[in-house]
Amino acid sequence: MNSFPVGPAVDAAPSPLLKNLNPEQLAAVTAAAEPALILAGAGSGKTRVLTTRIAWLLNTGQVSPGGIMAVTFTNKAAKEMLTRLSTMLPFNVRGMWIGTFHGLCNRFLRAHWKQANLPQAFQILDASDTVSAIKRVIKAMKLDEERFVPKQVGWFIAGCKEDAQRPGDVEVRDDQTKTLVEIYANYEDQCQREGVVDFAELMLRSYELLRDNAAIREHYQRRFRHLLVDEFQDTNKLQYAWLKMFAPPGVDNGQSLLAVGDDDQSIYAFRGARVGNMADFEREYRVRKVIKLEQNYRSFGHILDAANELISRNSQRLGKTLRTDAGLGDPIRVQEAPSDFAEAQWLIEEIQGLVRGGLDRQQIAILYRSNAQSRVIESALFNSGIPYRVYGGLRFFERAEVKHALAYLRLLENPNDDTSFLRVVNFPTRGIGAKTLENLQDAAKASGRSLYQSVSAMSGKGGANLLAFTNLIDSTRNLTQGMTLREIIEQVLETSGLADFYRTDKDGAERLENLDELVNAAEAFVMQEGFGKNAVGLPVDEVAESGTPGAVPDAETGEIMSPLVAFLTHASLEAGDNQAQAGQDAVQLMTVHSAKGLEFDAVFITGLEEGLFPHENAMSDHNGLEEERRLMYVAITRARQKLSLSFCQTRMLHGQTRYNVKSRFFDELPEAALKWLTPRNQGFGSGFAREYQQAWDRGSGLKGMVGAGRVEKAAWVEPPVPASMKQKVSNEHGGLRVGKGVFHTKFGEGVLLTLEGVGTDARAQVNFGRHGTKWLALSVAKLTPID
DNA sequence: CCACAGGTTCTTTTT
DNA sequence: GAACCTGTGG
Repeated sequence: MNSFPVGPAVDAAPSPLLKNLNPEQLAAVTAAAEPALILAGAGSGKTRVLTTRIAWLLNTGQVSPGGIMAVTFTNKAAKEMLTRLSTMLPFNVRGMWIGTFHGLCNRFLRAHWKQANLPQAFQILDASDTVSAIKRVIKAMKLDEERFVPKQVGWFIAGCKEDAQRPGDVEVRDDQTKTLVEIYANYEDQCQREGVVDFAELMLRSYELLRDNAAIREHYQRRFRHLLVDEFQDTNKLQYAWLKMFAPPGVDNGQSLLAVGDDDQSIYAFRGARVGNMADFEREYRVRKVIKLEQNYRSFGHILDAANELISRNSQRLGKTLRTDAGLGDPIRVQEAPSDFAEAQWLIEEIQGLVRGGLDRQQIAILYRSNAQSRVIESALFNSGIPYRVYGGLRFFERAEVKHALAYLRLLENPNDDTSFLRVVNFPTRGIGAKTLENLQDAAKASGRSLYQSVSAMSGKGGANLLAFTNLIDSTRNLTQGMTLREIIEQVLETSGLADFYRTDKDGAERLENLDELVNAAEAFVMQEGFGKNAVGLPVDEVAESGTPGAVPDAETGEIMSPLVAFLTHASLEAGDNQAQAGQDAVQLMTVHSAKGLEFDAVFITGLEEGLFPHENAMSDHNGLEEERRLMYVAITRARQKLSLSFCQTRMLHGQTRYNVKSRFFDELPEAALKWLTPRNQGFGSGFAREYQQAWDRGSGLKGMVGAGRVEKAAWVEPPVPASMKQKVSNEHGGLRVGKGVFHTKFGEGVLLTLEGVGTDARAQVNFGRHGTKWLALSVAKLTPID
């Protein structure tokens, strides 16, 4: 059964589209209309395969645009796909459903809001909105926030939703869980009352509607002939179940679900991603053959060798080895630095060298495991005047002043949105204090109504102030009737007092600029989306798409939904870029996680120390370590030409100095691909890192290593020990020194952290990296100093 | 209501 | 080290 005209089946006819594809890519692009699994290694041309396949399907008349659904995880990936497609195809790409999981859910729910039991203008809570909503529930239940940490409760709720469990479905084993489920239930009621949904709810609500409504489900199954899923290894249980609703397994109805993924790049298990979905998919859909894309078009040989060797240590793999036709290229440079400070200094020198050599700064990436590591590097870059760009800070729509403005805008559309109400009811201050709000919340709870609806019941001074606030909202709503989006926002900024507040605030200038930027963003949004669309960029004809059971056109008139609702949705779903100077030629700084999917000519992976990378919190179990290794694999495979790895003996973390051992990953890389810039084991964890550094700068230090290859035995000239450190130097025991490396027959290499006691009571604290930090009795433990 | 001091915590993160 | 929360005093 097919509601779209479909052309005759076409063989892989010669077509300019298919030129220059390798045999595996060609097989993937022209795979038959049946379930298929593509194992696409890093840099194997995955996006190209996906887009080419869509174009090929359309060009050969196998499907019409409306029959295509392509799902990604990030807005960026979705945009990339759309951009590439629009250059490949002679027609508008709008009829296809291409977007993120959440974006498509939103599109779906906007069309079926009635059946999904949502208000038409439902709003989407972002991560921080969700936490504050949960916090309110916990407060209202008078629970201990120590025991029920809002953020953790949020993880619990999201976890339940991702398992498609409503409060009634959760198995309660203990009191803690019982209360958590109660919070979950109350949170759900609260969201429903306020007409808001969180990210997980977008998925779950769509899933349930498809599951429970056969007419809708069958409609979409008939409609979508070809479904393509990117980054399949990152799907969670619910997302996979959601996909099955659109294209059920084991049903021979001519639908094709094509999953593309790389189990080796699965780095989001910690937030519910199930790599196992790939194996499940293969089994449940009876995939006849798995196509492996192993030809890498990105990196040189040494880099790929390192990646292959490293990942081969993982036990749970579908199995895949990258290969390249490019030569070996430069070896991977390895630098040991005395301190994080020195590491940053080294990065500066390297980057200056690369830039002198003609490399664009934006082709250089500095990667780290955790955000906290960026600070030292940033300050070094700043001091040396190298432009840089940090990814992953606060993003545009997450800035406080922007969220305030958005809260006012949301209240215009939906005054029952208590989250927004509370955010701005007293900002700027209107004499509405905690006590007043407490009373209001009690009244709201007692009557089961929203805060806004409960204002009229309030008396006294607080009540008067509250009434002034709701009057402000109401009058602004009236005032902005018929205005353009731009005018509405400008009006709100003025009447709310936000603009005035930041105008008088002594450091409000920047915030004011961001509010201006919000107006611009809205303007750009309207221009880009055009007015032929309603909320969330859904073409109007699509809402009213004939044959979609129960699809509800906007209001009774079929009018275009307000651009404001569309813009608010856009703001939640796409937190926006976090940088103003995006176009500038700047060095790129980011965590390894956010580097996934990107590539650079030169990559620096920094902070390769036990406890940091692999991270200590991930090392407790086997799966955690394997995920860290995949993370390292992702990091390595970002590099096209030059890759450098670095680690430090000491690092400031959480305000205190840590002595580090180099990451175990160094032992898992092929020696032949590495070039050590510093001699190995030259003295670990020196507590005098900075003094050494300064001594080095004065001319002592390591001699004769410049320009050499790997230095096995270099002359280490002991720099003079500064007087200020004399005290610590006496901190010795039988050749052992605090801050120096030691060797233990069982635990291996470590760094001596502390020496205590005398004689038989003498004890030593040693950081053995992967074996942890241990206290040892020196009368028993055989510790030998490493020179 | 607000400004400030102290205590606490601290992976990774898109939507 | 810094961000975030809570409690105190004006």
